[in-house]
Amino acid sequence: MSLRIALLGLLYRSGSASGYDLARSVERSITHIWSARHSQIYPELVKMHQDGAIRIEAEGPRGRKIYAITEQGAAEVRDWLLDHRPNMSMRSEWALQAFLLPLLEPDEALGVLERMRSMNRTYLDFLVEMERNLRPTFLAREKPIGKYALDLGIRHARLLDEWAADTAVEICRDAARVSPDGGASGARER
Amino acid sequence: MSLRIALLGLLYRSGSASGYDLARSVERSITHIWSARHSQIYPELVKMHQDGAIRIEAEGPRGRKIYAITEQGAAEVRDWLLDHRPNMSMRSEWALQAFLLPLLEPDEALGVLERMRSMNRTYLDFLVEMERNLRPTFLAREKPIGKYALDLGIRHARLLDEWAADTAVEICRDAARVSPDGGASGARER
DNA sequence: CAGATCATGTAAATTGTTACATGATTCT
DNA sequence: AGAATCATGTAACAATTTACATGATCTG
Repeated sequence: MSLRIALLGLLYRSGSASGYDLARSVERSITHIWSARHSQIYPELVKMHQDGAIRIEAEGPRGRKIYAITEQGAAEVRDWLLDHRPNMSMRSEWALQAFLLPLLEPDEALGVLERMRSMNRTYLDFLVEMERNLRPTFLAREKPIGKYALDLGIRHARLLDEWAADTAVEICRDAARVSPDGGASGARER
Repeated sequence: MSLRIALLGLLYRSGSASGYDLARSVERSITHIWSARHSQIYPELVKMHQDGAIRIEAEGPRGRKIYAITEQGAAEVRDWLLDHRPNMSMRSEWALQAFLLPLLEPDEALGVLERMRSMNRTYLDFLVEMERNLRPTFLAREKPIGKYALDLGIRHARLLDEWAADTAVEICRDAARVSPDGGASGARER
């Protein structure tokens, strides 16, 4: 359902797009929220077309189809936004690693945290760059779709960095408490 | 893969558990990170047993099996933690609603934000309660699995609330700019 | 003894990933 | 001409959800 809504939302904004365009759009604008490969997008478009949520506006060479959202499709997005209570679970590998962190020795856990921070910094840079690219769009009459989500994503990435830093400190403190010979040296043995 | 790791992690901590126990454990401790129904857990346990990641420690009435993690299974969790680079995408309905928010009229968007905040407060209470229940465990010799992830979850929920509040303010400001007759009244028409 | 909870599974459908497959157009 | 990119699809597999199905045990 959510992929369908995401695609409808993108079509709502852009007016019309081909499957390829949408795949690119997903990659450029919502991959951090809801990613999908073209192999999932093309069949989904066929289904949405059958359901009347989108229509074929034009056809180009070698089966290229330009889709546009229908009234019904637009209503569907709106209704979903207004009525659907999103579920809170995040299903994130990141959080799962955070969860299992205490199974590792302190020095190993610190290594994992450092990798997380490094990956996250790259990710944050990507989001900030995306924000820079987004701004010109707002000057046009287009709906600034994605603006608030991007803000949320950036805040989230900054939070992850803070959390990783604080957690590293806490792990060091705990390790020092167990082997109080100064620092986490007890952990460095293995 | 991740469900497998999650289950192995829970078994790593608790020593041994039945499928039912694990389903309860998932519900009580990692449902906010990686949820799974019993219909997914039971077959996964069978597969892990075939692979030698877990063994059957005891059998009770009506097919009840108590599983324990094997050396191999423990190594698998550790290796995953040490080597696996988690992917950053969140695939969250929440963020998708944030993304599509600009498609709504300002007053509708404010309604959605308010619902988000209300749901999130309930969720935050749930996490804080979970943290309270977790604390006694730490007094025992058990690994404080989930401790850091819970901290992360709570920080995340607080961030969502802040974001929703700030976004509501921004939406009001933007609406006022379009119809500058004092406040977001232009949005209240529909 | 009725209702809650314990306890375990299977089946069908949906969703998502990876790999396979093909060919056109554009740029250098 | 060769490489990059445009462009669209299918197939096989894996993960997840929802629904179906059954029966034991415990509590009031």
